[in-house]
Amino acid sequence: MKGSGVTIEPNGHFCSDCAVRDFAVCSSLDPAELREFEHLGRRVQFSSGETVFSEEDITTSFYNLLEGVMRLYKLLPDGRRQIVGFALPGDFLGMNISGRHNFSADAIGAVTVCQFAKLPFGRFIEDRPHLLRRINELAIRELSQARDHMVLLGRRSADEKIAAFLLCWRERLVSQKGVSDMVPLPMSRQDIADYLGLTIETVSRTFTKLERHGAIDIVHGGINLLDPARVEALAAA
Amino acid sequence: MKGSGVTIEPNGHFCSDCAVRDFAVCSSLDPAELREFEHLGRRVQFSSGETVFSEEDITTSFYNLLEGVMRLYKLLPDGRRQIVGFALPGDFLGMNISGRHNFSADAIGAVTVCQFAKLPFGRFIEDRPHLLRRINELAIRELSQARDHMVLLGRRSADEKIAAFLLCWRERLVSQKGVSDMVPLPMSRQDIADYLGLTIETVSRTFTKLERHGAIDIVHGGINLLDPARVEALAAA
DNA sequence: CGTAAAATTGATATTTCTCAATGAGAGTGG
DNA sequence: CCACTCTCATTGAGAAATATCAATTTTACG
Repeated sequence: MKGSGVTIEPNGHFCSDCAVRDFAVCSSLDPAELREFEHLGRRVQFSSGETVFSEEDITTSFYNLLEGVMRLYKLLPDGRRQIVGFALPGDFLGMNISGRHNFSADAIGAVTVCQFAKLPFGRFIEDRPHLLRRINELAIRELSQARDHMVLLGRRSADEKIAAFLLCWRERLVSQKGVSDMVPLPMSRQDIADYLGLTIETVSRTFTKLERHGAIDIVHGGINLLDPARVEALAAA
Repeated sequence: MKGSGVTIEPNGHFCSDCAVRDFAVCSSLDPAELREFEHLGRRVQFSSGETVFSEEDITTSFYNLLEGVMRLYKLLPDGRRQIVGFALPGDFLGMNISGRHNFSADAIGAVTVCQFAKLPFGRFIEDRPHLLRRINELAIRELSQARDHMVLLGRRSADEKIAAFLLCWRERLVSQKGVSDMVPLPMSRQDIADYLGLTIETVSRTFTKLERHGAIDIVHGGINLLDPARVEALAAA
């Protein structure tokens, strides 16, 4: 589903009371800078399934995810899909070298982003090394996550992939919703399969298996970790 | 094999005639900066199989690879290994958020690195945003490569993995040795297997299959691409 | 409610792995 | 210089994991 998103009326939105203010890329800006920065971004909403940008599109904007979840993925010519990550509020998207996006991004459920036109954003960074440093920090963190995910994709069994995914996703949600054994899974089974390098059937069977073994409870819209220690053991570190 | 490497006598080495001067991280420095920079790095050699740094080690240095090839990898507790990349001259290693390396790095054959102590290097960057920008550029490029590799690991068959690997490795060597259908493979079959998420037997069998089909020729220390177009077709984009 | 999409489950097929044996090349010491 | 040994690579046979195909079941949504 390709849609262009809906720009929200600009009034009434201030960076200073933005939900992701403290951990997004803009956390490196001081109040004065923030007021200037405010004019660069505009809030745009996307509804479930809409594509925010596509691989190979020329990059015209960067995006700061404010609300919701996005799937970031690459397609092979024959349609096989690999989800390279899920984005959560505070994630910064769109950096690249080639001038083109190197993956596609869809909204999973309703999404709000703060969109920055590439050129003014680039100019703003120009003489603000602390912002650049912050962007670099985020890139390096992502790189580390990407490497962890390579280990999962290349060297873990289906059971381990599922267990590790549940724990890792739970961990990422801590900063959003606090610690909990209830792990909401807004993405579809197919999304999970394409993230873990499995088929939808294997994902489903593995969830069922974990449930039968009493490690988890499959609930509407997510998973309840009945025995987190057991799931951790299954994840093999 | 863990070894500490051998520092070469500092005389006689100038950044200005460094082999990787034009495409490494230091390409962003002007001649005056370069003279200052020169004092920060020291050349260190490692012999085949030596470990330059290990995952979870506290990061005390950054490394600029000058000569040779390195394997970058992560281990699971039970010994399974995933190679997350091969480093070539000009690659910059050691950036991280946590203060610890997030992968290990071994020399494949003899290796020379330019080693920078973390603190002085950090101070040098401090007021040189162009160097930071260059580092950021390298990180973003690596991130893009990492995502491509996720697609390979998660969604490609053994045949496609091998074909894609040969082409991708050849492509990376272009900047070192120019275009050629002869693709040197300094790493072992086990390394290739651990990079592609396969076993050594599958790698071996797949090479043999490609050779029987006339697509490649297995030669000592590498592969000869007899029919590059065919290999490209096998790689499925 | 009724229809479509998503998820689950089962039966079977295929790929890749595992285990085991053999072969080839590099370095060593007699 | 040659046998020896060690490591690495190749090959084969059988096993295991996961994919594929097909049928339900469940959930979502108009």
